[in-house]
Amino acid sequence: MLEKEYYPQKIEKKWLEIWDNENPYKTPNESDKPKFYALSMLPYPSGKLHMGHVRNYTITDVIARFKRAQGYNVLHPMGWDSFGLPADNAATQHNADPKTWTLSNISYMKKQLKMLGLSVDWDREVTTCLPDYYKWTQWLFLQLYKKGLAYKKTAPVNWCEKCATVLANEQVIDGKCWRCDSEVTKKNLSQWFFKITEYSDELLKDLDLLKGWGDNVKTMQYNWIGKSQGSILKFKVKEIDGLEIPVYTTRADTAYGITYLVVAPEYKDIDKLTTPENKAAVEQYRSNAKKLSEIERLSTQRIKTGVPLGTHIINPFTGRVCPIWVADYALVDYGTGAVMAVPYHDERDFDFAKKYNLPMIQVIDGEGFDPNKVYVEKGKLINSAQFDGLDCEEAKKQITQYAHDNGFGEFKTQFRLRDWLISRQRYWGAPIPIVYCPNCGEVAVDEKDLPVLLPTDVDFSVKGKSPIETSPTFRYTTCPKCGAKAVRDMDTMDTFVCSSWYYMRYVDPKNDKECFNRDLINKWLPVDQYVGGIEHAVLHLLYARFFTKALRDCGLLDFDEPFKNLLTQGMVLKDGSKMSKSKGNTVDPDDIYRNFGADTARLFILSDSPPARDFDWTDAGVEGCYKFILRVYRLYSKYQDKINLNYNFEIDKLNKNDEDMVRNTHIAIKKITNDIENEFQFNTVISRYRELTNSIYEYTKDENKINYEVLSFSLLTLLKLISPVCVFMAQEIYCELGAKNSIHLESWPKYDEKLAQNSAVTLVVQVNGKVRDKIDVEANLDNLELEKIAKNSSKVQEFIQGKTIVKTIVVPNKLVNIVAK
RNA sequence: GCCCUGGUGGUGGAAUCGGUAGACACGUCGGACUUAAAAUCCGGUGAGGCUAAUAACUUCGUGCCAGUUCAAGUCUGGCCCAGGGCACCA
Repeated sequence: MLEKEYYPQKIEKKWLEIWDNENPYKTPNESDKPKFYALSMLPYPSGKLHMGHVRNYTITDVIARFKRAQGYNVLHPMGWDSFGLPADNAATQHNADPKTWTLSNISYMKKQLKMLGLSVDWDREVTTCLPDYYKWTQWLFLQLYKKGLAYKKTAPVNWCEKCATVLANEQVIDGKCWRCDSEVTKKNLSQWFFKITEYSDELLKDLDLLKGWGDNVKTMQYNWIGKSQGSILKFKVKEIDGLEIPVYTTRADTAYGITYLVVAPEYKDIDKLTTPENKAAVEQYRSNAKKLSEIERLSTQRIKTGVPLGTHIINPFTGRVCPIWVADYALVDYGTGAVMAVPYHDERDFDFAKKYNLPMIQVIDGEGFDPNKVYVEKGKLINSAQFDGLDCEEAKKQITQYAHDNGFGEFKTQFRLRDWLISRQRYWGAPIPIVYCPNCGEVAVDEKDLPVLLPTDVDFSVKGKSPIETSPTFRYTTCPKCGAKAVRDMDTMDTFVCSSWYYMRYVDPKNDKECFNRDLINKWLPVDQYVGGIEHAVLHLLYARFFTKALRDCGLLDFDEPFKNLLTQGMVLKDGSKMSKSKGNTVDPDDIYRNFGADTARLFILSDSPPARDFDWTDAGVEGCYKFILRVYRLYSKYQDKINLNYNFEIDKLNKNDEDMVRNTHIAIKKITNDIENEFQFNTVISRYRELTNSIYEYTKDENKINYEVLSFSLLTLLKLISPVCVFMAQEIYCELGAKNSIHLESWPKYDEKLAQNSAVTLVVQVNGKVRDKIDVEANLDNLELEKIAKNSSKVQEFIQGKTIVKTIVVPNKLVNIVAK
């Protein structure tokens, strides 16, 4: 029996216990059904769930339930991205053990996730910080290492003082650390990199294959990879025989306008290029440049500085002798680290030339050229010998070709993307499985010796170095090759390495022989629907794509892209601004569960905005959803004795009132199904729930007119339609109505196209495009009849009086427009 | 500067193909029920004009300006604003 009023807390508790024991969403790897892989970005176990999590996991869960009802074998797993800095910090601050801290957070958050009613197969749970997972992270590192995709080099790297570790380029946002927001400086260190640049072209090209990704994410990756087509031109140094300076340029067409050359302060040949007279000034300039942080370098954007080296290059096109300068507007790690300067046709060169009184030569002519201003537009070449008169684009080709033919140039494609720096000077991560042997040098740990376990005998209270270095046991080992005494690499891997392949482990999470079974991974992947935050557009989503391609080339899998469809959900705001602890406008999911139940939380978080847009959390909105749930429930508790699970009626024998109820139900099925299939518009789905509920209330207004077979059909259909969202209430009602199965295992309702429309429609009658009358007519009348009805309208008559009808447009079931002059 | 996304009532938002702009809610106003309140149920609610307040009628209205069309929130061109990304990238 259903109680008169609904008590979500009581009912949700009951079903949670049952589901906890049964794991009803256990997914078999073998099935006759087609597969569907629904994936949420796995959470970092920070301590408590926040509303962003609730939104993310609710969206994926509803998709998973919908697909399950449509007959798919749905994989909907969950795991923990559980290595990472906050655990290290917690350990340092409270002298706690990062593992204990992390695992206790996981256990609390797992409980919160379960309370949300997710249809997750918990038997496939993956925890990246446990040895049975990071063993395979290390193993995959070794595969990339063997393939030459992991390498160590000394380079100026991004350093965050507060986090006491290096950062990947993707983790530096506006010159600041992505995690703690403090300033990033450069440090020269020997570090491990993954050769993501090897895949620059493919990562860029395959964006086109990702039809199920939003343009925003694709453009961000496109910009980040930053492909540019240009030329390398080489310049002989006048003073030093045999020394050449290559430059990268996208404006080879302006080669005749070069008046000086600029090299970056870190340029490799800079010492050779500096004459004794200029040495002091150059040294001074370089050491100043070194001190600048990324932010300062950005802030000096408009005031360009530099000093001459005293040497010159000869422009091979013109024979002109041009001075070489050092200036920090040239970047050492882009192109060749040297830039040819054409002041009239490049803004930066123009500013610099003006400041230091360097000569300018105009080589492009076009409308609006002003000798006092920079001219970056395209035009026709002048002062360029045999290339005069050419268009810029054609000139680029011909000039580069000419340089090529004469041995001082070539075409060159350049990318902005840099290799992925993966070493971290932190404890709580997967140790890098490499040892250093005095005889053999850098040696990979033998695969059979994996995992390289994190040491536990460490001191977290030390400052200024990684706690891992305090372990008396970890450092020393023997060389896998020669058996000599060797030392381990003391760094751990960036957590983004762990999260680059977790979605692969879900297909085979308990496999202790291999990281995943090849047949299983080819069967389940790519992920059919991935859901997560936009903040990972160039971090996780780029790394995961790289990993997939790299593992494919290691022969571990046979697909090119990991995520077929991507839904990036918007942020959860509170009263118009981002939820944050400092603002004190956070909402605790526990409070919502306690006061309204998880169904209300799920319903509300889907209701007010489409998934991709930001969502504003309001207390009034939550209450509105709670009231709606109670309103729905009351219908079932009122009519529970009348509801027939095996309802039966013949549509032809129904009266109009009953037929309309049936039609409204079919319309709801159709619209809800379409709304979910079309971009997951859950906000309109929920509107349809309300519309159908309202129309059932309307139908039951007069008790004497109710056909209980029809009512049963409508109520049972509504229940199934609402079940992916209000999972507990739907289950409770269906069970109490006497159904044997769980409603979550029932199939999705089907609609009849003929019944999924109203029996009567409102015909809009326009005269000259303005609405003049609205007439209720039977559906599906033919055009001639509609035209006749329209012309008979007295209001229409008024407007066409004394005019001639030029044309009549009829849109079936909708509108007639009479054009009269 | 370049790129992406968006701009619709007091608010969140809706509107397959170009075809009733504002679905469904929130808020608000009113009514029923109640001794009263809460809850619930029912109804009004884009702006202006005309009316006596209503009904009826009518004009305007989807960031701005043009255009295409019988018909534009939707298509085309130009602009403005907001959010996000990239940026001394040669």
